Amino acid sequence: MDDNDKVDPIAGGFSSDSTWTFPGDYTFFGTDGRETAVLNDFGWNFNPLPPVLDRSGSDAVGSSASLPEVGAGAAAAAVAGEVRSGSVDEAGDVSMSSNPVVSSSSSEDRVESSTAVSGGKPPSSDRVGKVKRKGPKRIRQPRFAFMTKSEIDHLEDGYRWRKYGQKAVKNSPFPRSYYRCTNNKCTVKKRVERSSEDPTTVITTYEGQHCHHSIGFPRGLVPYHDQLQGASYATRQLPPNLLTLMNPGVNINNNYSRPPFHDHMIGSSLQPQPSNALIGDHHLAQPSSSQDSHKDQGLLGDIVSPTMRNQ
DNA sequence: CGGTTTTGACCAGCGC
DNA sequence: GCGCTGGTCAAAACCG
Ligand SMILES: [Zn+2]
Repeated sequence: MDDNDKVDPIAGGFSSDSTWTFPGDYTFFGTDGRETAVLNDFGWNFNPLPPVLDRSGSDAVGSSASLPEVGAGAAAAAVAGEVRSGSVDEAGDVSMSSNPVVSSSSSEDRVESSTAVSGGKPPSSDRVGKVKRKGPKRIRQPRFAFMTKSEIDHLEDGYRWRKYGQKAVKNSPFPRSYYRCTNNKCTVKKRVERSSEDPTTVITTYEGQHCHHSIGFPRGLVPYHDQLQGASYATRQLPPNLLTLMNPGVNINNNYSRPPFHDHMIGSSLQPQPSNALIGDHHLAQPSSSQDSHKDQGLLGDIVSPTMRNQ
């Protein structure tokens, strides 16, 4: 009933400015490609050409599979927008910021210590007792949040999503939508919500990696935008050696997937596991310049500053 | 007719 | 121990 009725202590969160900071210590390493690695690990290939893949021990998602690394993602990102520096914390948090011009950093994090593990339907008499409580606990995969400036809540990223829930966010008049990949075997989930202070900013949080190639996508930062109108991108994806997937034994040759860069990406963040309560989605934002000439229509745009957290 | 969205209810973790 | 919040499911409604 009353979801956003009462403001909780987290009030300082989003309502501070348009900038966010990281709670822990992050290591800045400029565009070394770490953030890219994370992106790649996530399945977002900014760069189709992987000349640099020499990551042996993937430490990104230490779950049960080695993530592939494409490397060079930063470059692509830079091309797409202006990714400049990235920060990674010991836990593996990677954050990228592009413009230091940000107004200031307000320490904030999305409080998400809770693990959202299960919680769906109860076998009660009313509801068909069908609670598929599969494992005792659900493993939360790293989350990758993208901040995009768009009026559209649902940005097309080339994948088909099915909305499975919507909840009101505390502190925000805007509700949060929960989407899940329509693929049967794909467990990727997506959360879309609007910033409470900046209704123009949409925060899309991806969780998990797709085990299948995306189907067609708008137009975004494709390195070879010369011919990506038809199925070119599909053909020119990255070599099979960089794509691996998070599933053991499953090797996808091409997973050209990219985040939903719509008009203007402000920031993104990736979170691996919530060990502490300070882990949440941190997004860096701040456009500085920018003339938004194009309007948001669901396509890739300029990335301002992506942030990711990965363990 | 199928798929998707909508909406309410419910669960599990965490806080207090 | 209770309450809160976030997260999920499932039935119905909606749409093509
Ligand atoms: Zn998928």
